[in-house]
Amino acid sequence: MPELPEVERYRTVAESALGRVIAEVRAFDAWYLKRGASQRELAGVLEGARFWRARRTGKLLLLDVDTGKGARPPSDGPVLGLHFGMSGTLLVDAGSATERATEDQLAYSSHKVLPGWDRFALRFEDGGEMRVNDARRLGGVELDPDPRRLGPDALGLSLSGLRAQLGSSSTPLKARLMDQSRLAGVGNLIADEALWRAGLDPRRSANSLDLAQMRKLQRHLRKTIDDLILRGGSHHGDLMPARHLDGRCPKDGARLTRGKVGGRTTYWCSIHQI
DNA sequence: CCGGATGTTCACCT
DNA sequence: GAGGTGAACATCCG
Repeated sequence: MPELPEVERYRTVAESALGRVIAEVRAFDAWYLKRGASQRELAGVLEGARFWRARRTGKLLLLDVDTGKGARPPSDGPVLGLHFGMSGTLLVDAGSATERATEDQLAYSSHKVLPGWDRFALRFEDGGEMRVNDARRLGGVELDPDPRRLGPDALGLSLSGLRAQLGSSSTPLKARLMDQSRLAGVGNLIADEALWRAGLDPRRSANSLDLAQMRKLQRHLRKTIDDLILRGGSHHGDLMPARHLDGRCPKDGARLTRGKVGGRTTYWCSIHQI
């Protein structure tokens, strides 16, 4: 599921966990703990502590920890990083009214949640819990993720910011947009949608845009992400219904082209995306 | 049965 | 170093 819009939703879900004392770390799946994090280490940091802020950079959810010792928020406390891969979901307070409401909002989700797919959970002293459920195990949990790994968040990126991140590379434009170290949060669906809206061929060089095209891309990228957050997910784009063989461009009715760009299946309109 | 799927990382090429 | 490819992860869907 997760591209930026989904993780932004998970961020709001995580806000319902703020301020609650963590009683127990449950790492069901050691493989899910990344970058050397261990159950023991996580328990040492988190048990007895609480989250005081939920942030997001790109597709990475960041939970700032208040250990109650020394370091007052904001700043210099530990940070729990959650990433969700393609099939991860964040749930808070399973079975409660809160979660039922959340799951209603998540009705678009085609992903099932099965108990056997719980990879990581925190139990709170109040009896509630937060858990990451992930069928394919492509997500993960880490402590103090390195912020330099990700470029600036795609949401709200300025024109000059976009130009800087596209740089002088001759890499295909779409591949550059999806490079998380350059621009954080754009995945396969958002990239196709934004390029389709902006009328740009995903294969053209990232460095080949003139100022007008750059401006157009920046505007459409921002609007696309805004729209998809409002519509409830990255697969609610206007291009989405046409993403199949024999699909037709919703703008001009032309047959869409399907190919691989940046290693991912890509759909584009050969008429108006130039 | 086979291929592909919203993501990331890594080994291995060119 | 820059890019590209394919594999791996585990499950569902057409």
